[in-house]
Amino acid sequence: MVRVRFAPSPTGYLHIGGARTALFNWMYAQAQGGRFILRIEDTDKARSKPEYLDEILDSMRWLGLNWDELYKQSERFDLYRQYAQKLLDEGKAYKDGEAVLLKMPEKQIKIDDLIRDEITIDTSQIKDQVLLKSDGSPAYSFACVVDDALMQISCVIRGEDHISNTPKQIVIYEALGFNLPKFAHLPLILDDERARLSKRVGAVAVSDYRRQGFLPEAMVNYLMLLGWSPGDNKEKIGLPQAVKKFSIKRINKAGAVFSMDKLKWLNGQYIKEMDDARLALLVTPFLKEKGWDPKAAGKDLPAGQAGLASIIHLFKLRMSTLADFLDWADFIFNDDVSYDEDARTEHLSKNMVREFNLLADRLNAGADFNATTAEEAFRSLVKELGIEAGALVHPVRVALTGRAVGPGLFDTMAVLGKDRTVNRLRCAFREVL
RNA sequence: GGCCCCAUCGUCUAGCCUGGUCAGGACGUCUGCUUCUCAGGCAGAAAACACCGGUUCAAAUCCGGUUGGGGCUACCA
Repeated sequence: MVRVRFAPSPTGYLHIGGARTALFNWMYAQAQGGRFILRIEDTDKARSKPEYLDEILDSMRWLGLNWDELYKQSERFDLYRQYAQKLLDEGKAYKDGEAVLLKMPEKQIKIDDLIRDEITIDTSQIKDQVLLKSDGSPAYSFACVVDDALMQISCVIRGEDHISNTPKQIVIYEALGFNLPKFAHLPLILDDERARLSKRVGAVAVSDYRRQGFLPEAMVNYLMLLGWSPGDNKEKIGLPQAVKKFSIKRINKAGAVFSMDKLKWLNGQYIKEMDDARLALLVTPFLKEKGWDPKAAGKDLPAGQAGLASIIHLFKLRMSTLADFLDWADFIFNDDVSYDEDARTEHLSKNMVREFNLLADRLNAGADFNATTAEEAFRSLVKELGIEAGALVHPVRVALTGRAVGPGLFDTMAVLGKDRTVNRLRCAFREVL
């Protein structure tokens, strides 16, 4: 029975490196029909915080990495003390003050790593290891070995930064008479400088990405591609498919640089393919946080199309994160339109009061107001005035949205509704006059 | 410093195990087409086997070394 574990320490938020380690463990368990265990390594009472634990659990759930068993090391101190006493009794460990240290035997340790093959280390490089600290709490390696053995972990999959801990731990396994698990050391996720990803380069917590509007499926998809590939030139791959193709042997040895560009692209792919209604649901919390009323959105649209989903449909192809919607749709939720200076200079510096008023009159006069009727009114006016459509389209877009870029002009008008469209056209040059 | 790990386009990678295809795909970049703008879509371009030596008829692929990068070196996990 395959049993793997992810063992975060609640001394900080769930890091994307940690999330990827959890993901590979999870995928391996799924692929092998095994169990995925979550073990909270909260032996450092001073640094462990309940809010970090909540955040880690929350992020794990958000990513869809459900666990089969959950343990906390802080509830197992008796166990560690018991095994330390055993080593003391057998003369394999000794006391130094209140602390218990393991005697390091002189020997060659061979790690059989699933990803890197054999790694050999001479223990003469390693000091005697602290098993129990002076305050009675277990040291990391000791608690880790006792737990991995007792929890019958069959394969320890963790970051490459743990390679040098492995020989120390193997010595502990041997001293305790436990069977060794298999080991697999994952390459690290690197920053632009090829150093281990750290806070100074921006967001590292899974919750940060969630807040920025990344989708869990995109996050998981991107993370699994860092150091692993399904091997079929597919970039977009869901968890079930990935599990089918997953193999530890195919994990790379070299570190992988994190690319925000590719993550955004992938997230955009998921957004693009998601249906409007579901997207509307996901965007809603972002609107609320901004103080915008999701129900007010698109109320001016023709019956049947009214609602947030129709608006999202307009911006979907332009969004790479859920939060991008906020920038695009600002002009819909705010009547006090903020103008992009460059756009204004380029498209509204020429006085077009006459054209704008004529257009406003035509739009106002029509019985039905929707994208089609707005376009008909617009086209016929442009024809009568004998000007290029573009000469009026761009200024009008800036007047309505504050920006020179955006969805089709007539869809934009429909979303705003007749009254607001007409109003903004009439007010556009007010400051100038 | 010592020990350990690693090395294909700028980035993520396929290919390496079982030497022999113009070294394939994706992100990003650039160009063209579509178009009221942007985005999207479509078509295309530039872009890599770190270096040296060995084995071999033949090396990205096997071996050794060099260089470069990373990790660890806590009574933190």
